[in-house]
Amino acid sequence: MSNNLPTLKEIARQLNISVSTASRALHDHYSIGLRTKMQVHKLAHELNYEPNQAAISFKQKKTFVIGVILPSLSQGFFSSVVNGIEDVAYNKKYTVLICQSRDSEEREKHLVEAMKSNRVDGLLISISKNTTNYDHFELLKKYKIPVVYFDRVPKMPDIHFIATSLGPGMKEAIGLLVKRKRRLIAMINGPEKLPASQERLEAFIHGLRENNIDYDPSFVVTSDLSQEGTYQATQQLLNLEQRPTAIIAFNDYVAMDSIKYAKRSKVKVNKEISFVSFANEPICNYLDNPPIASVEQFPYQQGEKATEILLQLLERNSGEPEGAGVHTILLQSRLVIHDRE
Amino acid sequence: MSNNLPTLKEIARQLNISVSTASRALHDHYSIGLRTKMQVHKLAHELNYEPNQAAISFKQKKTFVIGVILPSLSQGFFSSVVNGIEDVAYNKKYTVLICQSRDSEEREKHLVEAMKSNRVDGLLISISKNTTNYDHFELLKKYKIPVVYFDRVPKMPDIHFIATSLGPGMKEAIGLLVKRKRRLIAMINGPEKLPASQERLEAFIHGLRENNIDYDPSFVVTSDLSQEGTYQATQQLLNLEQRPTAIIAFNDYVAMDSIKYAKRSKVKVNKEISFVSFANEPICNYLDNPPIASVEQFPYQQGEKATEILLQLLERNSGEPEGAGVHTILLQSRLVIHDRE
DNA sequence: CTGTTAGCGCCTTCAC
DNA sequence: GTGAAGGCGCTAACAG
Repeated sequence: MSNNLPTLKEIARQLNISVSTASRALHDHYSIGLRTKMQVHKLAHELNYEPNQAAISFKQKKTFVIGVILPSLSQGFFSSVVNGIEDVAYNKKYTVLICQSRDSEEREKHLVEAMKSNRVDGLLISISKNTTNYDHFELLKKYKIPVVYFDRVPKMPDIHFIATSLGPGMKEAIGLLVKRKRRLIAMINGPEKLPASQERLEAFIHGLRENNIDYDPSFVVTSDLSQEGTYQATQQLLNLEQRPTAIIAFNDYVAMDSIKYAKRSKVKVNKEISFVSFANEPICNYLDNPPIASVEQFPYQQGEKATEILLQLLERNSGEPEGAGVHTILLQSRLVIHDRE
Repeated sequence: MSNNLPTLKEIARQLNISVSTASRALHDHYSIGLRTKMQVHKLAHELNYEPNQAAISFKQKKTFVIGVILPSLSQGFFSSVVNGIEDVAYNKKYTVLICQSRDSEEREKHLVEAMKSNRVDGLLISISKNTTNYDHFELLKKYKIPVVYFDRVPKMPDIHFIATSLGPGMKEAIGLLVKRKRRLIAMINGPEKLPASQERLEAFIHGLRENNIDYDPSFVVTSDLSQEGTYQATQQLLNLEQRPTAIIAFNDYVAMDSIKYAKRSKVKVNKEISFVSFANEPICNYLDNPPIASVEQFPYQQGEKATEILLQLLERNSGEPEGAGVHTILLQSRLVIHDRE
């Protein structure tokens, strides 16, 4: 068999028709006679004809590729997001190009460049935790490449995004702890500059107030989200004169590290101190002393919805009122209780 | 700013030179005068010129994309593989297109088709655990799309692949158990048709023999690798007249499920029964009673090496002796001991 | 209903 | 050293 893939030209030649007729026939264009249409389809099938995607991208100035930039695939949260993205994108015949920033601002910048140079039609981005400068995102705006941010959203005006509002989950979490008579509630937060941390802090303070608990700043410590950072944060809390009876962790990984440290320090987890966290990673089910509850942030749905918005942006003929409105979706988080006390 | 990206034509126009000169200048072609070369580079930079990748792919019949098909990103093992792949590919300016088969043969077939129709230059594949029919892989051969299989490799002749030979790790594992006076060693294997299962079984029997332990077929049960399947498999072992004192699990996830079940059944994990498993997933470090050891299979290195082989295949001008040789690499697995007994 | 024509951006002979 | 011309595969006016 020849190595050369069949082209429209070849089909046209064999059928003694013109290339454009062949093209139209394959697209079921209304103006093509049933007879010809059938012939073309038949031959195309026999030859295993596949339209050359590269040629189409070139011609249409559209690649049918959406790029995804996220921190890391190894977190269950993000791989769920990817599943949501894939499921929606594949349905619409889009290809998904996934890249990890690995929480490096530099790498993220580089990836944005690469995506741009690869002419992706649009982007889905969850920003790296170390990203403080948004120039590369501004660039995308300038080049009019549509972007929908998800979960970790930069603080920029007029952007499309979907995220989970942590307030409701946090409120439920504190409510649960209070119900279980644990009013000395501390929090291990992420880096202060991270929007996600700021949101947690606000929600935390707000949640405490709603439960008539005074907010004690020394009960909030931060971790850089590394294991070591979380160990130190935990130590800080355990060393407090008045030791907290509950810890709300930035996410399940932080919770796991913190629990590990607490155990090593001979603290009875979930007896002396209860843990609650964010993300609701399935992996927690394997722990002997998992967080008693975790706030679900609906990664799959975020992926789905973000993709839907992006595709909508891509599909709508760009001749519309510029920036008429931005899509901002906030899902309501929800506490998932793990133990059956 | 105009929405239209600058092209070679535009650069040529502004400098009053021809398009081909501009093209050659940017590629530092020897025949172009230093003066012109500089001018072109300068203007290209000013205009933020980026070659249109779609046009290049089209023209060169080469997309600089390598496709990756693997079962699931949510397993730490595979996301490590991806890291290895990315690191090598990016260095050589290739783009990596990742897709998950989610262990569905149908989906895998579909993805192969999609990759083919997207004209990826080559593929890296780890087959789904439910794949029994290899027609779609044969197809790739027919179309001369280079493929390197990794870790989960189909049983086909003349393919390039890299995997980890489980023999050494298994031998060490059994050796460790014997040293700890656990000679009643059972195994929870994966589905029988899975090559990975067959390899484990062989290595298991072989390893037992080397330690002068009789092989008792009732000590080998299989799980479909779901949680429920593993529960049943564990139950089978626990119900045996002569209960094993050690279980070798297909991988860490199976081990975790099995441990969970054992605990529920009031079996003292690592006292009455010790566990050893495969993959050495970091997540196991969070368990209270993790497997005492796990066989490292070097995912990152597999990713790196597979990509290197593939790129080598792509780079070598295809005018060489066909199938002169296939690349087959077997890394030696190694047992990593978790506890410090 | 179908064919002709033109061109997307780039590379690559071939000419000068 | 540089320019002109052709063509990759496909789509989309515009003519019939």
